[in-house]
Amino acid sequence: MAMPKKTKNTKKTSPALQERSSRKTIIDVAKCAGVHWSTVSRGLNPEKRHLISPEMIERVEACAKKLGYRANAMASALRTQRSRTVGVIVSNLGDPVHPPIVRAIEDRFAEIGYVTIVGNTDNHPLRQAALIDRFIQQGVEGLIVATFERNDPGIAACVEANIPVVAVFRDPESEFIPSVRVDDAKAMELAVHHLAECGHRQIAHVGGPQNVSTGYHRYRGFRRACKVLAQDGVAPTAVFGEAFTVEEGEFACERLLTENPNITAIVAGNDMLAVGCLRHLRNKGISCPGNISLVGMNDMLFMDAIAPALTTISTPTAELGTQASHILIAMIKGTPVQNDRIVLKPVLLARDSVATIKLPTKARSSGFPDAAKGEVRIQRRQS
Amino acid sequence: MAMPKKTKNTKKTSPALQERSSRKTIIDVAKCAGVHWSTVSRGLNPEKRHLISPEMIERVEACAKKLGYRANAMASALRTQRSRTVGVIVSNLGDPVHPPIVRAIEDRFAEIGYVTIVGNTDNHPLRQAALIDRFIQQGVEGLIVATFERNDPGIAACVEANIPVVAVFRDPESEFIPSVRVDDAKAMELAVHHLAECGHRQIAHVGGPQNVSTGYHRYRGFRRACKVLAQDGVAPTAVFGEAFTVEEGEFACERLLTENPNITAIVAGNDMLAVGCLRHLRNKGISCPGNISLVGMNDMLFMDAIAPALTTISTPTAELGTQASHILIAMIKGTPVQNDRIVLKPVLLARDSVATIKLPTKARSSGFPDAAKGEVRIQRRQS
DNA sequence: CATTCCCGTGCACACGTTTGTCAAGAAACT
DNA sequence: AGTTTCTTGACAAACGTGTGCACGGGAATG
Repeated sequence: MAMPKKTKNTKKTSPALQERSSRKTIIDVAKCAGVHWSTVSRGLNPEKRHLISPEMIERVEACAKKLGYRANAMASALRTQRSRTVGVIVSNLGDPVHPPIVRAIEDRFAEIGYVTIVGNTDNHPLRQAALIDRFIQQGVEGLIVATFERNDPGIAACVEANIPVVAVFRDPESEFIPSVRVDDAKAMELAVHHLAECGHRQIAHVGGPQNVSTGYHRYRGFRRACKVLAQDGVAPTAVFGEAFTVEEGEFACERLLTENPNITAIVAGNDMLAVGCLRHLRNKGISCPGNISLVGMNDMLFMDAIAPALTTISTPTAELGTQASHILIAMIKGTPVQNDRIVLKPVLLARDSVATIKLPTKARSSGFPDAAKGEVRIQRRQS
Repeated sequence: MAMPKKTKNTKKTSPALQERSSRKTIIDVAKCAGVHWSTVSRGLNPEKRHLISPEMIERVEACAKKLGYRANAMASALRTQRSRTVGVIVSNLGDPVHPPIVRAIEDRFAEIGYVTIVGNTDNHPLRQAALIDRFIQQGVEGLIVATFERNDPGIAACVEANIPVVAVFRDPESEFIPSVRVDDAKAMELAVHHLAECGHRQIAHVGGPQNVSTGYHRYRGFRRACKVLAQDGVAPTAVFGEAFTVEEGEFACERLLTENPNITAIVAGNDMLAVGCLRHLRNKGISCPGNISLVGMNDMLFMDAIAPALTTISTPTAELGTQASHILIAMIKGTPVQNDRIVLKPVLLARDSVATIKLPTKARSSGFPDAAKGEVRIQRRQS
């Protein structure tokens, strides 16, 4: 019998109401200053402060500080219909791609006095829908969503509720909402060209789910790059994981190698899948990059410290969050946004997981476009 | 001149008010169902639903669904003084220790219909104070804080505001608030004993800031363990970083090795510092574990994938978040909490960053306590 | 001195909900 | 039939703040 001991004495009638009674209101401040509370309201509000005489402002502020007055954000929000709150929805905070994005968003909104509420969907459409619903109910002024699938029905719910939304990371390719993403296709092209320049011809893709833009465009970029290089003998192969996880990468890599034992390089859909590939290769005693080269994507934390240091495509995650925040802030303010379809440029970080293959000179011929300035950066380990 | 184009037509008078006018209220539902709005309120509230006839409930719910009614959480919160909101404060979401904690908290509170707001302090006391203030103002029903220093003055602000707080990860050792942490001292003892069993005698500590419980207790645990083993010739040394970062680990390791070139093993204050040590060792061409062994702490993501796979002490981060949530939920409900000082057990994960040193047999003598069951787990890499 | 104007302050209503109270009606009992 | 009990729904008062409007007084002007 887990019977509450002390709570029994609090009367049945709305315990919360008297519990919080210590909190000072605008009326307490007014009483202290000997003025009407509307004067206090104006004196404490920077936008209306000019209506009040300076000495009155000082008196009000002194009383407010003395009483430890804190404005009740709920009451204010109810009155003004502005909650100073934004929502961020990710699939899983435990995935290292997301925290930097959320962090950047929180920073941007903290600067303008907004608080950030977060939610995880684990890629369940129902959880996403429930989350959006809950956040709107909570009164968020805007939403930044990193989980939209292509043509996601959740978007309709948001525009119907007339609430600003911007998609980040994954681009639902909806005409109704802005988006901020990295050029996923371009990223895979960088990877394929890099491998081709290193002499690889049998290149495979370990991709992610195709129902989200990241997985889809990375695969398309991979195919496009392979097609461009087809004359040089580059032949594409692809397998897909059900999710962007280490485990799925491991399984997918196993399937890939049993069906195509002759490939020399893998372009993974992201670093999680790449780490999965690495794990499978290690388990099978296959050397990377000795036998098989590997390229990841996103440059998650510590990808330069794993063995071998992973060659990967850097995604400016913090910048994604910042740009998305800028757009959302503009939407909330009602300012027209100039560019509501932002695509950031990926950069290839050449580290240790790609080996160079010697080719007969005749095969080294044709037109691999020189990597454009800034698109490739060498980060070989010194040792 | 970035002049708004479309917003100009919305009258100057409180644009927000009419913008959101599409949102349905309880009154709309009442009108639709042809009843008084108080009836709607009760019909939609599970706790008061028994006061209303079943067919009336059905009618109300049908209208609510037809109109797409969503309760206004701000109005509800204002009336009931319960915002269904909790705040989580961490130093930096970008630090891989924190996301699993936040994730677990969000999960627990989502289950009971609460939303979670997050904030980062970057270890600035002022930012922490501002954040706590802002969150209280926002009306959070409770706070979970991972940034409290020992005897943190921020605690006073919370108890003064009469708002439930629980400390997680870092324990401020305050009598006023509950805390959930891992046994940091014990963790370091495990590390030292493990190294001693492997034959190490010149063991050093690369610690973190001593003003937070984690850094402090880990250092104390390290010293205690060394003292116990002093008869066997274990001699402690220690240097400290200014923060738990890779860079600080690198600098600290450099200082350590210039002053004490004869040490054979390092116990790092956490994995970040350990990775920093690793980086310095690599830059200096010192082999790990060949020349120097290394133990980290927390078992952050990918610590098993770096080179060498890091022997470290596992911290059950998700469990920390879950336990803290349980306590906070109990406090919010007014249920007495049975155990408000939870200390979880760390486990040593033996991987590849610790080498075994051959000792003259006479030195292998005395009483290294056998590792208690479950405290040490072997995770050697197979290759 | 009378009039106009402006600045600072007070008043009262509204934001959307929850909930104690109460009246009206039905059912049950004496 | 009269009285009590119970059910059901309506009423209105908050919760704490923002803001349009009105009013009063002092300064400026004719």
